[in-house]
Formats: sequence, C-alpha cells, structure tokens
Amino acid sequence: MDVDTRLLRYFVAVAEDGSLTHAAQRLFVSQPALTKQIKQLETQLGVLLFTRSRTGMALTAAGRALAERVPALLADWERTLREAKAAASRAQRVLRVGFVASGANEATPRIVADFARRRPGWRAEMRQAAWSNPSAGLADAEVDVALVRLPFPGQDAVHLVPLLTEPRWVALADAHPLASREVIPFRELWDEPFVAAPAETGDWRNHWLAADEREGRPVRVGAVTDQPDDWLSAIANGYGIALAPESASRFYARPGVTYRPVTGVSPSRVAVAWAPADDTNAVVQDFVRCCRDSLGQARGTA
Amino acid sequence: MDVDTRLLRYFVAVAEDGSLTHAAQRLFVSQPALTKQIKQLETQLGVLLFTRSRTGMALTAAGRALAERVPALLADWERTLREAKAAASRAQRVLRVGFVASGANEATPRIVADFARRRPGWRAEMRQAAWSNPSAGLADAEVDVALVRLPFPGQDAVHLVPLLTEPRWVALADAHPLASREVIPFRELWDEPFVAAPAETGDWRNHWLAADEREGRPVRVGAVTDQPDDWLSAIANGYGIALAPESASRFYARPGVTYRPVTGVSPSRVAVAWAPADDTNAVVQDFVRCCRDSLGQARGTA
DNA sequence: CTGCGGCTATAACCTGACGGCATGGATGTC
DNA sequence: GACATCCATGCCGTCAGGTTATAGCCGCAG
Repeated sequence: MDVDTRLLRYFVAVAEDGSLTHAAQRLFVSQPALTKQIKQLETQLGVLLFTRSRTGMALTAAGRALAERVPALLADWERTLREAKAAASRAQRVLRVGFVASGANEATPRIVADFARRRPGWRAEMRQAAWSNPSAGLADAEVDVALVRLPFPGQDAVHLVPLLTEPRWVALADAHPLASREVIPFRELWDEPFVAAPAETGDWRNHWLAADEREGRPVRVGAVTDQPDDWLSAIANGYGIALAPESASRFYARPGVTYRPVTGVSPSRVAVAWAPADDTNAVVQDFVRCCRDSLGQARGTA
Repeated sequence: MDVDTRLLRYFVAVAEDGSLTHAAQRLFVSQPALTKQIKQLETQLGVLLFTRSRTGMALTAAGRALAERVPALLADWERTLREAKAAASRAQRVLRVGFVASGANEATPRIVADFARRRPGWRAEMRQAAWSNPSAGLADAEVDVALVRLPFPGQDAVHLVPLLTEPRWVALADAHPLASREVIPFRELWDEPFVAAPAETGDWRNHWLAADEREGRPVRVGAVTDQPDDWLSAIANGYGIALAPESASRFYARPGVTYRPVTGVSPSRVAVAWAPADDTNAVVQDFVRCCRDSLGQARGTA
C-alpha cells in the first residue's frame, strides 16, 4: 500500500488537533482539500481512522495505532534524507556552510579563501538562511557548519567557537524623528513598534527585540519579516524599527533606511558552529580553524 | 520533503538491479515512466542518486546512503499499516480468518457457527486467499488466523493445530484418456503436463506438483494459475492436470473436469494456524478451539 | 564500417488526482 | 429563529504519472 508522506503529515496534523478546519489552516490548505485527503487515506487503508462529529474529529482505535507510529516514520524519513544529502556533498567535496545575514561580515571572504587554500579540491557552498532559521540550517543538518549570531535556539545542541563581537545599532526610516540623533539610548526605543522575526523563532526573536533589556516594558511589534529584503522594506516603509549589528549599516545600506548606534543594549556575537558528531570531521574542523585564524582567538567550545 | 512510498519502491528496485529497463518490468511500468520517476526523485531531493551509462545505473554515494535505509523505512510503514488494520478489526470485534480454497471443507460452517456462539458480538470475517498466498494472509498479518493446507512456506514461523487429513486426487479434463479410469497410480501421471501455482510460491508449488514423489522425474508445467476459477478452466481446457484434495471433487465440481483417486502420493493435511504473538489472544484461541472441537483431536502446536 | 541489440532519454498525449472556491447539511447557541 | 461552527459535496483548472513511439549512445559481430 503506497502513501505519500504528505498524506501522513496531514493525518498527523488532524489527529493532533482533532479538527479538520484548524489543521487545514496549520497546513496551509483548504478544509475541503483536507477532508478529501483524509477520506482518501481511509479508503486507501481500508480502515476508518476518525469518528466525525460536530465537535471535531476523534481518532478510532485504528487511528490511534497509526498516530502512534507515523511521527516516528516521518522523522526516520527526514533523517534518511539528510544523510543522503550529506553523503552527496561529501562525495563532491562540498562543505555546506550556512550563515545568517552577513555571516562573519568582511571576514567571510577571507575565511572561504583560506579554506580553499587549506583544502584544495573542496568547495565551500555558502547558504544564506532566513531569520526563521537562526541556526542557519545546522539544527536540521542541512549544512555542515554555520556562521551564526548568538544566542540562538538550540545553541546548546551544537559546538561552537565565538568569532567576533559587535555593538547592536538600530535601523530606522530616514523620516523617523530619532533618525537625526547621533546616538540613541535604548530606553527611548522601548515604545517604538519593532520589525520582528517570525513568532516561531522564540528566543531568537526576543533577543533581537531585546525583550529582556526593557525592564519589563512590553514589546510593540509593527511588522514580521523573514528575510533581509522584506526587513529593509518594512523599516523603510515605517512599519517599525529594528536592532541590527553595526555591520548591517555596511552590508544592508539602503535608501530610506538609517543606522544609528544604540546605548544600553548588549552587543551581538558571531560564532562558527557545527554538529557534535563533526568534532572528528577533518574538513569541518579545517573550516573552523580558518574562521579562528581569520578572526577569533577564543578556543573553547560549548 | 514529501515522497510517495511508490517512488521509494521504484528507487529500491532500480538500485537493486542496476537497470531501469529490468526494474521497469519487475515493477510493471514502462521504462520511460521509471526514468521520469527516478529523475524526479533526484530533483526533489536535490541529489544525484545514480550515474548513468550504457551498462546501466550505478548508485552514487548519496544513492547508496539512501538505498541502505529506505528498505527498512518501507518495512516500517508496512508494519505500521498492518498494526492499524489489526487494531481496526479488534475494535469492531471482527476476527479475520484466511483460508485457501475450501478451507476446512464441510466443517467450515460448523466452525464459524461455533465461534459465533462462543463469542457473541464477534464476527468471523472469512477471506479466501489465492494460491500465491498459501499462508492465507497469515504471513503478512492480513488475517488473525488461517485455515491452511500443509506444508506451506513459512510454516515454521507460525503456530498451528492439524485438523484433518484427506487423500490427494487428480483433476483432469473429461476428455483426458485417463479420465475413464477409476483409480490412477501417480507414476502414470509423471509425464503429464500439470497446472501449477505461480513460481514464486516455491515449495508450495512443488508440493502440489508432488515434485519429490516422482523419483527424480522432471515436472512438466502446462499452465500457471493463481485462483480456483482459472485453475478449473485450465484443467477443463486440457492445458494440464493437477493434484487436488479429494474434497475438491465436491467443492470444485465443474462440467468438463473429472476427479479421480490417485495412489502413490501423500495425503493433504488441513490445519488452523496463527501468529505466535496470538498465543495469548483469547479470541484467536477460541477460534482455534472451535476448529479443534469441530474436527481435530490433536493438541500439539508447532 | 555498417547494422544490430543492449541501454537510457525525450516527445506527445491522456487520464486522474489534488487543490481551490462556493455551497450544503447537521447541530448546538444566543 | 437566526447564527456560528463544524464537516461534506460539487465543480473546475492544473499538473503529475502513465502510456507509446522514437531518438541517441555505445559495443560488438559480420
């Protein structure tokens, strides 16, 4: 009996929240589409999975049996997929390097060049990650090594070496009243609307909103963006302001957007990170060494 | 990343025999369809899985990584599916009973009636299996208990109680020269073409061809059939003759087909079988008891 | 060196499945 | 009795998977 993993994801979603309508929104499909898919899954398996009622969809015994095992199956598939991709990049002598925004700033090209020198035949494939992916693909093993901003969710599950520290500035629309100030104390920004990362990024989002450096003041969110481009547009259009590393003023200069130093907010740190399993991976460690040589002196891992 | 298990089966098939053309025939699809599917899998995963050449398809490193894990994944899915189906039938108080051909012959209705009496609220769902499935669905857990003919492949992996023994007769076309004989020594049938079960049934097929009761004489196969109906047609049309339990003369009487006793060939045995895991399943054991009470006296399991 | 036989890839076409929107039907709620 | 909230159904456009026929590549035999 063949199934599409998509169908299984649908099933798990409906099983989890006991409602077609709600699950449909989570899955970004229409409710009729889900109705049909679930019904199709049931006829394919020849088994009734849910008992329908006005109050929603309740699992049958068969449905429960399925719901118990399917998530593990999907996870296994994802893992298999990741392993295959990793094997492919190894075979082609490609090191997949994830990075957020401007990576290690001006040092990035030096690092890549150094790596090319140290590992002839290998190629560093640089992959920029969206805000919603603060580990730059390391968490889901899409990359072998990543240039990340600390702190980020899941940081404890990886090993890393800090590379550089830079102050956080603020990015605001040219027209903003505070744009004419040379230096801005963070407390003056507490009540401004901010352009934030997607809600699902949790502590990462909070870090860039400096949520715990507001002495309890609530955050106002004026817009949510997931990419540098959208982020710049939102700021230029006046939907809100945002904290950004000082280097953003060089890497993300744009008409309509002004960067200003901010006092009273902690700096941003850049690190190179890798999966613990790659502690013994010579290529990954070579890349880390390139990072260290080009930038950092710290040597501890955490 | 979503995949259809069908795609994974395709991939495994190609990986196994290193040829699109050959794999396509095994999978009963055209070679271009397979070409496209494999190519699609590769683009979906963003990974090259095979290196093409005139000599066939060879796995890349990534392909090997995938090929190592996918079979286990598919097996997991099948198992999950079986468990869900089993849960469904338990929940509905349905005992799934597989049987081959006429099952336990005239005793079958008695067994079912006895079971209905002993387990009110339960229903025995009788499922006839094709020749190609001599365990009647027990081997792949499609049924909870089965009325089978001994011996059959995989017999050692189940527990069973013998129920009855009956002589094997021969079924032949009315027009066959031997059809007028009252009793036929098996040796006279050695050179006749036989109607056989599909090749993949191995020892089961050989048992019904009495391959090891021919003193080394080779078997001539005149036709291959997978169902009682086809089997009867093949015999009536003179494609060959076939051994059959004596009871077939009652359950599978048909114009054009004559049944005659045969000497010099071992008898056929009927047993009830179940999965070892169901040794403690009260419902299954009740059914077994119904079988024993209606028929057998033997009590050992093997 | 030409033609044949093994591969895989491509082209053109058909069907059916999936998704979307609009709507229906059942059932509590105010 | 009108409404809100579920899930189910009907209709339609799009695309993916299948088919057959054919092309391209290469090694081998005559």
